[in-house]
Formats: sequence, C-alpha cells, structure tokens
Amino acid sequence: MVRAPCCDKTAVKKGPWAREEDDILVNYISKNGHGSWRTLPKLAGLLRCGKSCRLRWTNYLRPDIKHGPFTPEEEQLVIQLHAILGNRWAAIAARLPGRTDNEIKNIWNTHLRKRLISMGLDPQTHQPSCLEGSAKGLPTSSLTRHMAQWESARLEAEARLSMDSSALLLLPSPKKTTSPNKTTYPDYILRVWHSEVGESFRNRKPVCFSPASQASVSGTTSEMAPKTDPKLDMELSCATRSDDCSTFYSGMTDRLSPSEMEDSSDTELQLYFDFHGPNDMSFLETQVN
DNA sequence: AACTAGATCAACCGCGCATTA
DNA sequence: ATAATGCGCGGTTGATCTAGT
Repeated sequence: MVRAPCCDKTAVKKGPWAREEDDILVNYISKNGHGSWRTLPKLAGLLRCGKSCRLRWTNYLRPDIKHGPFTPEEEQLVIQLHAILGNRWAAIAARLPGRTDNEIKNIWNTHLRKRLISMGLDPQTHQPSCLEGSAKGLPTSSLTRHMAQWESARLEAEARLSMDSSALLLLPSPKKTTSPNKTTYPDYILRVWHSEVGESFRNRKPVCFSPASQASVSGTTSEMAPKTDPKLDMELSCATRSDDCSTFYSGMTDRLSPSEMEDSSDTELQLYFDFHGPNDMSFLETQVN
C-alpha cells in the first residue's frame, strides 16, 4: 500500500513560522477549532502542511503551553518518569501539564541525559554505567556494594512478587478490548512482571526500557495512549507499589556513608539523591503546576 | 572584531496505529 | 476484510545562539 502524501509538498511553506502565520493559525483555531488538520491550512488560508500546523499549535501556540525553563522539580520528574517509561515522551509530557513531548525530548537530550552521564549513570538504563565499564561519577567500591544490595533486595522482592502476582490475577478486566490480540490487565501485568520492566521493579533497580523490552510489554512503543491509558496507569502504579526508581536514587543516599557521599562531591548528585524520600511516590499522583 | 565549535530548540520526516469507508 | 486516510509519536535535522579563542 502506498501512502498518499499528507499535502502537496511543492505548494507548502517550510521552515520557521512567521508571526503573521502564528496569528492566522491562532485566530482560526480559536474561532473554529482545529477540526481536520489536513484541511485546516486551506480553510485558514495558510500555505502550510496540516501536519506542520498541528505541530506548531501543539508545541508552541496552544494557550496552555508553559513557556520558560524547566524547574528543578520538573527536571527531576522527567528523569524519574523516563526511568519508568523510557523514551515515551508523550506519556511523560502527559504528566507535566503545560510541557510538550517535543520540549521534554529536547530538554532530555540536551541537559538531563548529559547530567546522568556526568553522574556515572547510563541515561538509557538509569543504572550505574560502570556496569558497562565506564564509571565516572561514583567510587567503584560503592557501586559494587550497591549492586550486591540490589541483588539482595531483588531476592526479597521476588518472594513478595510471588504473592502479589496471585493477588493481581484476581483483578477483573477493566474493559473490553477492541482487538483480540490486546491483553487484559492480569495478562498485561504478568507480561510486565516477566519483562525487563518487571524485572527492574522486582530488582528494585531503576527501570531500563530497551526498545525490545518495550515491544515485549506493549506490542509497540507507541501503543499506549499517554493521557488516560489504564495500562499506563497500571504500569505506573506497579512502579509505585514496587518502590521504583526514586527509591534507587534516594536509597543510594541511605546506603552511602558520609565519606562516600563526599566521594561524589557533585552537588547535583546530592540534589537528586535528596529529592524524594524512600517511599515518596507522590510525584506520580500529583502533577507539577 | 572575526572565527569556530558546541549547545539549543523549533520544525521536519517517516512510521505505525486507529478510524472510516 | 481490506484499503484509504488522519493523526500522533519518536527520531533527526538544521538554523540560530552563545561562549571561547
């Protein structure tokens, strides 16, 4: 099947939006709503692709967009949600009102990713990068000890899991699925538990989402709708119940002696460790305003 | 002041999913 | 059941800005 182009590429303007174009788009949408994005440019009198209009509106012109730099709390939230959700920027954005997926993706790639690297953490897995032979931020001895503690915690959590799993299987399926190959809650939860994601939770390690593991959990990386998807909420609540990645960050604080903390003199590192208490998962329930 | 390299971020592109005919 | 269409997502690009020399 050949996909029809979304617009006549030769007849549309590309590149940065002019002020007048913004005005036209805002005026049109405020009066008529966006309706069909494909037909909007023609109706509004814009020489733009509908896709471009949608992007401009959702990423910049929308009235509820929060402009300006991210607060430390927002940055922290992005890091923690990334540990749970991986590169699902739209899902992360849904938890930060006023911030767009594009903005979050940019802030991640330009700031937060580098910050994790400088802390000696792998930005994809959120695990100490010494595991891959490139530790920079923390003393190797401390990290080795932490790995051992995680392993111990994992064994403990696995025992708990065996009890939790049976309880979860009793949950009723929340709604009829539209497709026969879509999973019900218990099935989905089990898949999560048995996936890389679930293992991370069970291990009390920060979650790492490889593309393969995301696919194994959800079918595809974009199948979960970010805003009200019950599966996503369930995933997040699983994380909550299982002392997720925030415990990792704060837990490391608990386990480091003062002298070890001095070893990692990076003040940002300290900030991240101090941000949440071991059981404080409220950031998943309350939204940053 | 001029140049360069790196950082930033708005915008584009291609793909996949959902919906509709 | 299948094809066509629209939309949203994540990855990438490139123009612009900024700091350093």
